[in-house]
Amino acid sequence: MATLTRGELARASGVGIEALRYYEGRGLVPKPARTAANYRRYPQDTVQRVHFIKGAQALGFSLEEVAELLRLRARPTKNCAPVLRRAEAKLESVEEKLQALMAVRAALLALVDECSGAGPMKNCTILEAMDRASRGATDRGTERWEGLR
Amino acid sequence: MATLTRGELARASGVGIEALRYYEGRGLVPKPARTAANYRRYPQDTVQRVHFIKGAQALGFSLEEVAELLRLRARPTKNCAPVLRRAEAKLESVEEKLQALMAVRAALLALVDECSGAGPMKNCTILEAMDRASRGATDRGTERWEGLR
DNA sequence: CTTGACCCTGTAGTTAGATACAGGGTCTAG
DNA sequence: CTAGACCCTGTATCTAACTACAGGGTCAAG
Repeated sequence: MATLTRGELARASGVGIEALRYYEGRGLVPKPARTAANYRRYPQDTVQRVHFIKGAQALGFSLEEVAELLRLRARPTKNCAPVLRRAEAKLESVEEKLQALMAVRAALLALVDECSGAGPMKNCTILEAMDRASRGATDRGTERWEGLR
Repeated sequence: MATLTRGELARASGVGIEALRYYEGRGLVPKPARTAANYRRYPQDTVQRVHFIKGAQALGFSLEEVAELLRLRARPTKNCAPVLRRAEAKLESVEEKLQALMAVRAALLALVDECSGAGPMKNCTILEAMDRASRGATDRGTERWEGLR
């Protein structure tokens, strides 16, 4: 058979069967042909397309952004500079998240180092640091940390 | 006045007024006394408690985990080892997220370096890498990246 | 011809951490 | 006494990327 059912495509591309319907709704996978009984029949190359989606996601692109990349990819003779631009922008946002996470790591490391774990709760330097943290080394940490998503 | 209204507490502690009701529902802030007109009256030290919540959040603790820390803190004569354990565990999970993010950064960096942006879309090495990414250097990247939250 | 695996649609639920709104009551300055 | 600022509750909405479910139809083996 040259075509795949939804379940076959799910198995072949390693995603959940429901995710495929979701991708179709989001326009990430083109609406496939249907059989007389209204079953989806996917062409083989849809496997590759789903791989692309997972690959771009693994690089930190949201499905919205993946859709944009797919639109760019759809015009193969155009220059690929827009793709490069998006990759650079994503790299930059990843760098920012790294900075934020490293600040958190540094703060946690300092606290863990400083606390013996032997004293009573009321003298705990870790708890004290949390009390102070609204204005501290990891300031606006919440904002930055939230930004990690 | 020795007590604060909800709006005053929100301003004093730098959170949204609705967040306070949310925290109360989650048990992070104790239910305050009420006036005859059913208005909340917070004792001054609630400001400190909200600071603690924001501080712990900034270090990467979820509200669920913050609640646990608050329960630990509530018994001031007990040993603070459990707090240290939780900080160490959080540090470890932050390290893992860092590893994942650094792998993503490395992959993006390699792609951005390799692509001139001058060629046509159909030869784009970035797009090709995404096609291959279900089994690549950033493998199971989705899982790891999702894990960043 | 029945059983079980698969497929269809539409809708609702999940996670986390809030934020927003509707429809009321209260309080205070002028 | 009234305008506007504040407070109350309960419920809905948001983001992202799915996942689950109900209630039905289809198909292939035995």
